[in-house]
Amino acid sequence: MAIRDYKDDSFLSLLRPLVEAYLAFYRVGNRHIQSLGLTPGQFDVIAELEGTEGLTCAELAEHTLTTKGTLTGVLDRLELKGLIQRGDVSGDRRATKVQLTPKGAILFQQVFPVHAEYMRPFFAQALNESEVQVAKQLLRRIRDSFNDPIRQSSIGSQPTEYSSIDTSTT
Amino acid sequence: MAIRDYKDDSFLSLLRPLVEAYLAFYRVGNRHIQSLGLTPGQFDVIAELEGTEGLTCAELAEHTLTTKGTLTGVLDRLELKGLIQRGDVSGDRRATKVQLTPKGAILFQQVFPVHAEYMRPFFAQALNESEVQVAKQLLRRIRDSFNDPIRQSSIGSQPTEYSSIDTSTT
DNA sequence: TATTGTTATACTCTATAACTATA
DNA sequence: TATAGTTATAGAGTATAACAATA
Repeated sequence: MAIRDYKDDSFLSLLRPLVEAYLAFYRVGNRHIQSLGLTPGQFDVIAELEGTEGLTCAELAEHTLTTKGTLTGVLDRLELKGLIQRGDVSGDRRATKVQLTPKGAILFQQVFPVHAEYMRPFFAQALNESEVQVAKQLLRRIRDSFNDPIRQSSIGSQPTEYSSIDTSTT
Repeated sequence: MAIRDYKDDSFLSLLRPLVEAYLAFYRVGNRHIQSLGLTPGQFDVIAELEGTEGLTCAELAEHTLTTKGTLTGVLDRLELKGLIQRGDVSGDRRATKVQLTPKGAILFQQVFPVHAEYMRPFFAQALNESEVQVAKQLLRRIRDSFNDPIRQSSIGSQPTEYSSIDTSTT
């Protein structure tokens, strides 16, 4: 498998701008979320729950891209803060339904618009209306391409020519 | 400050596609980096050091968006793996110059093209050449807007109408 | 047997602040 | 006094695997 000169590869040259745009955005937004006493992971869970009747842990784990084990800890902390509650699922006694409490719902409804309003000028300064439409479309295609499970499995099955290099500690 | 209906705000509707595109990309790339025995933070440091004569800890911390304290731990682990080395800076005996070892340089030179080649089809599947050029330009403008320190300080100085909600544990 | 969620372990990152050795 | 890097601490996310209850 011949490896091209990646510096001249127009597709790969998109990698850095994508990372940089996201990280610049993330850094600003994260600072704001932290000032609310939440972590990004906790905010994610609340945002996913908002507008639903409740989700199971399995559904939440899938949406927030974490494992069940990690999620348990995040939910514990949110429950301690009184922002979510765990309940039964009728029909499956193994499952747990996670819902926002009234306090959690109010928090999101107050916080998200403020957060959105906080972020808006950054986007408005960067792009005009029609450019936003273009950007959205292109970003969605990038997302869909990386979320395509067929491509992932076929590409992912060619590992490690570099495995001659040992990065382990011992 | 009147808060618009954010669901109809075309600027804010860009927020979700940006996050989703990045996360989809990140998830795929991260899985690949992990298979090399590195964490994202460690890979970042190596990528920053590549092609330099060495950077100080302060420079590295700035580039990788972490604090000095966090960086020390990351560097310790990379040093254990023999991928970086710490040396003196002539002229300032407080400072430390961090460099890739030959092993680290070889790792990057082997790993990055493979990593890039691994990622390329995902982008190529999503966009054609001219769309890539457009996307790059728009993403750079988003990045620059969020990195603009003037805007950040003026915007950031309007905090917490939502601070009536207490998210603390005790 | 398979699935749901929790628990346990071990590691990494994070923010913050105190500390040292220089400057 | 200020800066460069380390150390210390406490919290939070991560991957993995074992586990109990249920399906």
